[in-house]
Amino acid sequence: MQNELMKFLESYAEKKSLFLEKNVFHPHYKPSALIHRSEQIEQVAKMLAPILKLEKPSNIFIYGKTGTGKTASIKDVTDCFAKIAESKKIPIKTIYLNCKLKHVSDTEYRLFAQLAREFGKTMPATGLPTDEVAKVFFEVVENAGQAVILVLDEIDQLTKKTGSEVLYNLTRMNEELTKSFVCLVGISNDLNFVDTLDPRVRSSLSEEELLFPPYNAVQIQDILNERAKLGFLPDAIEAGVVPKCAAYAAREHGDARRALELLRVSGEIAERSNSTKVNTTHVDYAEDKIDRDRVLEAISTQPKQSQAALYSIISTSTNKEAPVFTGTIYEFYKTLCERTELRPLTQRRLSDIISELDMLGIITARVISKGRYGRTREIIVPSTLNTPTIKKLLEEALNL
DNA sequence: GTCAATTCACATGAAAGAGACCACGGTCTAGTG
DNA sequence: CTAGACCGTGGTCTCTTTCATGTGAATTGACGA
Repeated sequence: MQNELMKFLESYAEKKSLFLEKNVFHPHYKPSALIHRSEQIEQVAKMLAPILKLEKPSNIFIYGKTGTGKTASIKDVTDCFAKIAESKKIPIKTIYLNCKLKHVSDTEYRLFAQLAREFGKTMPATGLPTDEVAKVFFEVVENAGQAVILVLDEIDQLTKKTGSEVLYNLTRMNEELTKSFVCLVGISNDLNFVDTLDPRVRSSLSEEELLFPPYNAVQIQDILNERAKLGFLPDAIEAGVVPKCAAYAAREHGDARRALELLRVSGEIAERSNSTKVNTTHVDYAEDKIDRDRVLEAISTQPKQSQAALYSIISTSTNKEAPVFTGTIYEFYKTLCERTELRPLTQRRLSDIISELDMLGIITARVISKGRYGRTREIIVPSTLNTPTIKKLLEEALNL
């Protein structure tokens, strides 16, 4: 055994990597030119163009599914503007914020605090009243006397947590600013997001709208080929690989990010299995592996209570495919808490946790009515889930 | 047999609490000259 | 006299609890044929 491992490692060390540059597959890697997005980039640039004359452009709202190049395109545009602004000495400042980042910008307070920090103010993580922080930000913008492009990525996450008041405050800002102005660029994955907004906010936030359509399989292939050229050694991938990755990704709403991940993992698997080329079976393995890893990752990063809940679900639903119900799970969960000295939560909370687990896609839960016998959630553990592994993982996490 | 009322077992919402953070201003304390 | 330690108050933020209300269809039971 030891010997075999040694041999493997030796040959591994000798063998040349299939990769040339792995970074090009990273989701944040920025290629020199975005393909199949020039039209959108041009539109955004035109919409923002007035800012170069220090006139306030319309606020822009951009939406499209994940992995359709929204963020990359915007960054591309703002980079260009930054360059021009620098060379022509136009006072433009671009701020990019992802509203989903925990503990950075996922609440109104944190958003304003973070924005103020962008202007070099030191802001405490908590402790000040929210309107105070907002005021600090207003003042600092006003005094800076600059045109500000404020890009809020995943803006739907922000309003989902805090309500649309934040956006209302932001859109109203310009009325109070005299020496500066702020141009908002909102980016959302949720196509219906605008409809859920307060009408006041909606009209001012989406003065201009832009839809990023999903890539089709051919476009994804182009993107993959482009990156593969940079990332893999020449001839490292077989002919069918790229189309297959593209097909997988296109099937799932044209997510380029996912296609790239698939290609990278395929490469890693090929490398690990000591083959000299990436072939289509590697892609199949990769697809499978990504799914499983994602689930395991999601589970292990869950808080203890959610893990306990999931453990209860898996333990209760021993006979495969047979649904379990909230009540049963709660009973099991209570005894589990006794064993693990975990403070038992109320059923109300457990119910929420279960639906969170459903959102994560780990389990399938839907509300059904059993007529006379009440209404409950029917929970099914998907057969694709690797229950033994997960159970072991959870037992470890919960010290069972 | 038909149909509305009933009933179950939770789901779902809203509000409020607990406890961990943190800033700020006032008071106390010990070290300094 | 002053810097720093130490409070108390008031703020945010997350996770929960409490209380209240909602809900969909199997079941029941009254009613009529």
